[in-house]
Amino acid sequence: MRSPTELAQVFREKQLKLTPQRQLLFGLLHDNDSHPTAESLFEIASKQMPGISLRTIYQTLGELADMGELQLVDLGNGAMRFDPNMGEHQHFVCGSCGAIHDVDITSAPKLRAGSAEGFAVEEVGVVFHGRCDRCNRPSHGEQISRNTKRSPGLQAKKIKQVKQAISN
Amino acid sequence: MRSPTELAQVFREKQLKLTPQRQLLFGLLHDNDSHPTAESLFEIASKQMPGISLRTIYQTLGELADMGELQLVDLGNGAMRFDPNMGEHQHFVCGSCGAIHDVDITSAPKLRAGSAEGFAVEEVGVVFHGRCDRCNRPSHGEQISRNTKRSPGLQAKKIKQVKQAISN
DNA sequence: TTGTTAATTAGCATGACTTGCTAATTAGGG
DNA sequence: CCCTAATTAGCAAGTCATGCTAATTAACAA
Repeated sequence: MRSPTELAQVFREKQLKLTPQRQLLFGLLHDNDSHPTAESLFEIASKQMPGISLRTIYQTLGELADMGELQLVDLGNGAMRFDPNMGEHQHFVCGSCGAIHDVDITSAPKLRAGSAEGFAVEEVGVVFHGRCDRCNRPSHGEQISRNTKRSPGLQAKKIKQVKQAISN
Repeated sequence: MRSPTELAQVFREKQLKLTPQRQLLFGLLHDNDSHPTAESLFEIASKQMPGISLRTIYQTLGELADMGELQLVDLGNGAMRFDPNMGEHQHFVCGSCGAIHDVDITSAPKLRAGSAEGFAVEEVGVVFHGRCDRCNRPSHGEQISRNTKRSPGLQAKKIKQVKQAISN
């Protein structure tokens, strides 16, 4: 995502109004590598601008995504994540603290010959699961700070499957 | 997933009742590589057993997943997919017809040194996007048979992002 | 400054997907 | 064949996100 100043320029050019709400979000998203949800942005924004509506957050995020300034990341953890990092990168999900980190890979995975005859691959998404450096340090117990309010269900079962894979 | 006969055995051992509903689902899932949703299984099951409830479908799928007979696959397309193929494999999503195919990769993607110092990777998920062989054949136009009823929203925007990546 | 028009807000309804709850039914061992 | 635990159906509820309306506000241009 471009800087708030550049975005202001872009919005002006597109005849979109530079409202305080939008500017606030530009600031909150700029250089933000925490992969926030709409809800978490709403909470933070509300502190600086009480009364701002969740609807406006969704609207602005949607606009930025349409403009190619934001990447939408759905890791199946309940809510959509917003990633201002538009460079090519992949994601690492910590099974302990739930944090999502941007990572790079040495080379794109390739299909094994014969497993997809005639398939044209155009995009590859990779998600790593494991433990991030912080959670990997000794003294650090299992935290399981799930940052989703979703009730346990298929999502939880899937996470359980991942955890089983992790503990192998 | 094991065969219906083997599953029957397992259920008996676990003192779980072998109801017609469960047996029907065993059959529908056995060797099923279509990555069905709960809803689509419900529709098929309803034809053979009118009156069966969607709740029962979810329940039985959940039980099978807990027993390690099913893999849950969330590709961010709205609904959870159920995959009886428990072998290690990855997925290919056709951007044209929406089909999901099982594929293999030659080697697991590796983190680039420095991009995740101290991270312990334990599981890697890879999703390919592109066009499957059928849609890739000449004569075959854009189909966009989205098999989700979800209203256009973030999900749709994400798909749009993928399609843009595909058309580069 | 004023006018135009877009943007925001509030509030509620909807929609998709999944789970929770409860009462009624059923399977299968004795 | 009966009994009891397990299963099922059916509906309500919960989460995330969007649609819609009407009223208000505020940005920008003239």
